[in-house]
Amino acid sequence: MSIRIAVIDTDSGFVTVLAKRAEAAGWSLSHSSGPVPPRDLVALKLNALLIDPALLGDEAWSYLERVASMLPELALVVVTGRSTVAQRVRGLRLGVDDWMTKPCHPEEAMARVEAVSRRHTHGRREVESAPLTAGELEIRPDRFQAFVGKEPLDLTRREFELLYLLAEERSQVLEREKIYQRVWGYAMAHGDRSVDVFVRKLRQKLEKHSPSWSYIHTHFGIGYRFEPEPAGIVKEELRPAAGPAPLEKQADPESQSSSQVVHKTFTAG
Amino acid sequence: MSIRIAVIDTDSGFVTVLAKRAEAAGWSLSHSSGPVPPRDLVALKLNALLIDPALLGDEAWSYLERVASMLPELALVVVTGRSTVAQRVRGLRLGVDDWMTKPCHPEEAMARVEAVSRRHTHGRREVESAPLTAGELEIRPDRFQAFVGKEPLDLTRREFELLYLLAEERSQVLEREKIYQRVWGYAMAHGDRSVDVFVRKLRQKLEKHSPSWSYIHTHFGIGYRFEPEPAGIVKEELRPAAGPAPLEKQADPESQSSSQVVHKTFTAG
DNA sequence: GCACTTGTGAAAAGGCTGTGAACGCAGGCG
DNA sequence: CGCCTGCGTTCACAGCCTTTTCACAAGTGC
Repeated sequence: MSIRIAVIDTDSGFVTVLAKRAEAAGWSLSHSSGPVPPRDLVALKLNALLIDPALLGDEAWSYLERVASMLPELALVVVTGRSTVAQRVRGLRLGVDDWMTKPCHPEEAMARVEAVSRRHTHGRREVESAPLTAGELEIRPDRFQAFVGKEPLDLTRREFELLYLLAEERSQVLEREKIYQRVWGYAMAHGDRSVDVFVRKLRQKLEKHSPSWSYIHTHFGIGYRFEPEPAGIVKEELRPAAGPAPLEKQADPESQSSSQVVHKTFTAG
Repeated sequence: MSIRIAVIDTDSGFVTVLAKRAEAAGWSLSHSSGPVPPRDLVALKLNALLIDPALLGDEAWSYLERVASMLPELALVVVTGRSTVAQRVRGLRLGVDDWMTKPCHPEEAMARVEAVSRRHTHGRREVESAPLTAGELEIRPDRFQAFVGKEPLDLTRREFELLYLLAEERSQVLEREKIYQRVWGYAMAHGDRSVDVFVRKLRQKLEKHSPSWSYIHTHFGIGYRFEPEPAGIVKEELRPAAGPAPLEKQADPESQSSSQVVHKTFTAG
């Protein structure tokens, strides 16, 4: 499995030598002599970013901070000339993952990038191809699709990834920010409603194919939780009058007619 | 959230200085002058392990490799004297996460340990997900909710956070200002009664689901204290007449009827 | 008894989510 | 080349839930 890195540096000697080794190792390397907007970095799907903050001038710290906060999953490595302990500490605390001093041996740079990106992918995608089952649902990563019986839900890529993430963390409450971070790959902007919109789309498709189950539960002020539950398990207290509801009727399709679906909201839970 | 580290090194000067800073930062640090079997490391539940391989002699590489492969979730940091590029590369490829050269500033060592362990916990489950138990109560941060048996208390986000804070500091008296500061995140305005109101809501929900226990105690003029206590341990002096209350009746739902709940108040000491 | 603190219920304010629809962008197709 | 279609994003708004605020009752300490 190869590593994708980008180098932001004006030191052509260093870059050239590194590029040579990177190619030999089968890595993909892109290079820039000036700052790259974090948004564009997303598209590159990098494992690591090497950067010499010297060329950023006054913007250096803020740029590093921006990159680190927007792309927490990206390994951020500084390679620069002389620096003080205070600078290194500041950088590392800010989100930089490793700080190397030039001149530095390209092989060591490679090894450090490996070490830093190893941590990443470690916990991540590995068991990914295992299908999940939840209620009537079967989620198959190999098809990027979910099924009820043999009927596909016709999920788009994002819809699938959201559903898969939620299902993977079954019965955990996931905060919107975390969800966004893990599905979209970068930090959620304040006021972004994308997660909500996709949850709605998912719920529509789930409801359509598996109307007697509810899967995604809202936790007000926090986020969402995935938990397949047969519909109709409404608490007795909330029922009009009747004594303890007879267990014989488990689901009550009538009460949840097609016209209006009500999603039970869990407070803070 | 504090970090747990262990240092394997014979350089007492370095260890001492580091231990001092670690303590100041609220980290927990254990120290050894010789190799520690990987098995024992597991029990320490470390975030990171600092090690000077010099003291391991010929065993150094194999030991590092063993630790790295047996505890892939542990951040492994080498801090040692002079080394060659080849050694550093070998170590990093072997599973070492960072390699520092002595003499090295303890602050930088701390920052590097932080950086390395940040990567870890990042993708992995947050440390804060450890559930708390108190009386009949189970507080589960992963669900932002508290349970009695399997019944959720239906706490809102703030209610949960307040309860969690109190429970975390069990049997400590917390001042209103401190509580507000930690739950709301900013300083409490003079005359703000929010904390009181939320305590009432919590007490209502606790009372409803776990009527035979009392959890939140008022300290007049100060604040609140969390301490699960079985109900019915009312001081004899306060009882009308009867001698020592027979233990047979632990709770007396009638005397604490729904209309009026009495909270015992502790006076400022 | 007086000054102050805390408990309580309810109203007001504020914020969050569900929802439908418009917008922009890209790829496919005529 | 332009149109169409599918997808992701953004917006506005309604409705509901939560939080804050307020006034008053009850309790505490001097």
